[in-house]
Amino acid sequence: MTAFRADAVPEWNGDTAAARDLQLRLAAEVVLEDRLPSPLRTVAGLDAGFEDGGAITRAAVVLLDADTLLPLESHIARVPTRMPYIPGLLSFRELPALIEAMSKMSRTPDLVFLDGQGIAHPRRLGVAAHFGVASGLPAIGVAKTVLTGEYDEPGPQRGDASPLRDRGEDIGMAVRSRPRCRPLIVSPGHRVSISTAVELTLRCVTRYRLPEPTRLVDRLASRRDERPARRGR
DNA sequence: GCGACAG
DNA sequence: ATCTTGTCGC
Repeated sequence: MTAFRADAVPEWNGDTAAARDLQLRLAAEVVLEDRLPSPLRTVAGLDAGFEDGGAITRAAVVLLDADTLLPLESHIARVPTRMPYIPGLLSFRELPALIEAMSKMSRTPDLVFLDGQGIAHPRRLGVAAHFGVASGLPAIGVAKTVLTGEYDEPGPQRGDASPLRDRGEDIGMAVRSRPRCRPLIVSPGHRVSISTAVELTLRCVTRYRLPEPTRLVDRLASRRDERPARRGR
């Protein structure tokens, strides 16, 4: 199975200053050049949701055929939630569960899509970049809203995009995946360039705003199906 | 000090 | 993210 760098995913001890410091060091290891398998054979979607009022983090992973976009296998992992949501430190909260879900895979994906930012982050280490450096796998962050940076409204056509800039740097792109839909915020996680991240994301979009990998995995991680049935009042 | 703030 | 029904609009 995929091996993860233990030093990149520390136990949460409440030290936010130390967490931010680690982000700065890991961000320096992010590779923004295209270093991914070609041709791409499989892509995965990885995401986390919560149960029991947030006490349990439920992570899910879905592996899809890169050409047909049909799911090949999927897994779910449940782990006790160890830390609260703190803007900018999302990855420290979700990575333990995400790694647990990844450990159940029968094979390693060529590329992983995550729900959230890649380098489009205050310290350039959103959850997709953190996951990428911790796993060594190519990764892309696809977020539904911005965390950091500004962009001009992209054109109305599918594929129209405009750069996301922050402090004079290009950190991602606002991409129109579907007409009349709010743009997706796409940024490199690891081993992929900004342009390729956009290209691959669009390649995975079918008839919905979200690309298939994150759309499918979101249903497994957050949808209310196989969750403890509620009592009717 | 004030406002912003992925999921 | 999650709590939650229906409703308006393409």
